[in-house]
Amino acid sequence: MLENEILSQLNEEQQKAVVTTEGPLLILAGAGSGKTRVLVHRIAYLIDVIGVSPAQILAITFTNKAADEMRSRVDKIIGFGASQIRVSTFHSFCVRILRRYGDLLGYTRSFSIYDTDDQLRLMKKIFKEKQADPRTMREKAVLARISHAKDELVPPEKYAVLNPDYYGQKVAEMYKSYQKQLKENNAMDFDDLITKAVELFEQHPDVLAEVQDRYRYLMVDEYQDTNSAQFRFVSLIAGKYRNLCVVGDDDQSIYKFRGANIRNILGFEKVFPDAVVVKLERNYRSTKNILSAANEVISHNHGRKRKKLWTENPDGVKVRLRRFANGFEEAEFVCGEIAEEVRCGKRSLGDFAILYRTNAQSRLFEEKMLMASLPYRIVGGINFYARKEIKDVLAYLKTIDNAEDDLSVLRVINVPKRGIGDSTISKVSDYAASGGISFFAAVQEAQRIPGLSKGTLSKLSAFAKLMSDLSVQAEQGKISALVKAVMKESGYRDALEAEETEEATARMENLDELVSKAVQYEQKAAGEASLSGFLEEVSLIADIDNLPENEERVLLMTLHSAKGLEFPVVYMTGMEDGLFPGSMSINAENPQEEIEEERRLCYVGMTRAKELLTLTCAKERMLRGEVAASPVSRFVREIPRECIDLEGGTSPGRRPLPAAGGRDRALRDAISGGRGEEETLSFGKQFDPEKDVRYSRKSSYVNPYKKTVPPAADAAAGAPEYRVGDTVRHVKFGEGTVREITPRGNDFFVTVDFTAWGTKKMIASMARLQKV
DNA sequence: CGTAGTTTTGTTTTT
DNA sequence: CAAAACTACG
Repeated sequence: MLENEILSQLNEEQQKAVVTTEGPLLILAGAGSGKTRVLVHRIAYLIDVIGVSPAQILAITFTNKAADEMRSRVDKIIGFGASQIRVSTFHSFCVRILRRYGDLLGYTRSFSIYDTDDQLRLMKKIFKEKQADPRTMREKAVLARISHAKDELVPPEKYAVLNPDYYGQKVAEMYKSYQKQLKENNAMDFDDLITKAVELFEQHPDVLAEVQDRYRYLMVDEYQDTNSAQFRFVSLIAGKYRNLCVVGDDDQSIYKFRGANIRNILGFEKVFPDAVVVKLERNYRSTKNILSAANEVISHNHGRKRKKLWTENPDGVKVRLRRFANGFEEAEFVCGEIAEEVRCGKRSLGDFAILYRTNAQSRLFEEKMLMASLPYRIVGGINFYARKEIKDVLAYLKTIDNAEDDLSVLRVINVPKRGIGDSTISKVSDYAASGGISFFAAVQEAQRIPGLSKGTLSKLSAFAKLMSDLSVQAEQGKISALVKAVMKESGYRDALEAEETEEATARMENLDELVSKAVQYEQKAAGEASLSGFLEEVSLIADIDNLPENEERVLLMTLHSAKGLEFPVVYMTGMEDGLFPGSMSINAENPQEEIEEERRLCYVGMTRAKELLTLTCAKERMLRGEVAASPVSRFVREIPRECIDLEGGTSPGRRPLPAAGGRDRALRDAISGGRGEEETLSFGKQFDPEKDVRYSRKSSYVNPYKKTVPPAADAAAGAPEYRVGDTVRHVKFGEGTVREITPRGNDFFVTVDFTAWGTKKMIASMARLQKV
């Protein structure tokens, strides 16, 4: 590509960012300002104009999705050698280095990667050993402290010095033991991946020099999310050639809880005084109305880089605010509106995103989507790889790959049940500890362990044989074959089959999916495929990474997951003080700081919307089992009145309530911090037997266990095969009698009387009713 | 040793 | 309201 070809598609600031190839560069890229475009074009410019070899370019992102997207966009504009460019996440890039040089730090090539679950199990073990009372000190809290220490590159000894108080000393002790055991298990946790890579560079200058010479041009995306360790890591690599380009937006820093250090971006120019700073403030994504509302909200934060986004886009529709009696009605409104817009052909399902603060909120929406037969996809929640059955099988694989990983061995030794119980395990454990060998090694020489009965002994040796047989398979066959063998030989699959429950069936389907993931991995990695590689991929995958592009489904996800994405229509739900901003941040010791982080999250959410942004909230909400009254979020109140549309009566929503004036007045009061007057103003119905029943009844939504999504409705909607008076069956509601069929566009409305659920009006093509 | 039933406990957000 | 931890029993 020629120089002017590359530059002609960019605005002035973007061009400056692209042509500044040497030395430190800070790109402050506002939401929707075309930052990925700049990075991609900058790579093209480096290669085609400056003549840099693709192999010398390293681009680091936080998610695999972002890495994949960058890679494919680079592929499109660079003819040749694009595959040589290293585009990777922090974590996988570090793993790559550690697999290669980890022996210098005392790890083998096949070290295990521990996720939060594994960490917790290890910490529980340590609590037992130290005889710490989990009531006075919580495992999770200790782990959080350790994680933060690692984010700041503070090792156990230094932690002890820095925290002389009693609690700090205790944590330091645990931290030390935790690191020791990780090492003994030949394992690293997520944070270690970064800190150990830094350690490697610092202790082995020759390795660092090699990496420095290999990657002469560095780019870091989402720079505002880096923690101190990651900053150190990047600075070390860029230390020699100093070609470090970082892209970020301090207003979108939302990962403080995971160690993100906002000083990295605010102080970049202090660390690199010769840094060139480019600001991208032109937004190409949202309408003026959406942008000015978002700008207004974020302007309530202090200590940010001065920046104001602008756009040439049309004014668009005002940001809408809707308040409901409770979460059910909120979900009903959102889903109803989406169904209506899709039905009349104005929008397609893929245009919509429903965002919320906490994963728990997804359930209400999920239920309503299911009822409306709207195809949807949920991002996040329980990660596929975090499911019990998957983790069990993975623990087998980890044991095969890394027999020193006691934690994994302990996880599987009695799963499925083999009659190896606690007392046996602790005897073997003691023996291993006294001999300084791994748990699995102790199992292998169980005959030397005193106090084990003959029966127990044979159970242990059967397990040892199983694992060694599987190890042989691992040497020879393909990964997918090994995964299958593990499920079969271990008896895991048979045990599930024997259960004959619906849940067990769902689990088996998940196991099948794991096998196909293994096949996918084999295809992707081709000759490079290895068991360690597969396990690594599995550990470092985020739910968002698997999101199919352009899928015709409504997307449901947390505000955090939505970062980096955009949608024509966005619903930000649960806009209530106590939920968003969360009570945790309101009641924190430094509420100011925490609420500013929540506000940034709000800003991130708002700037996801291209055309229409709707904020919704409920007056009361079920939270941790209790109903709580919820005032409208302070963030909503920060939006100037003229940017907001409060009335709802004329909207396509099918809600006839409330009486004129009621809602508007109530809403206005609520926004301006009304003194509860709105509680007496009737908002909607006071009592609805059907709703009340639903409120208390245990959710009849079956099987959220498996990631089930209703299949997309057939596009062509012919006349239904049923008539008024027929009995039909619905996936959720069961059987009912058809009362009415009315044509709408090239589709139909069907009203059905369900015995168990009452009368429902739905869209024929989506309800997929079966004539009985 | 294993299981079923009961009590306790905990609450963002995620690589 | 959930999941996890604990307890008592077969």
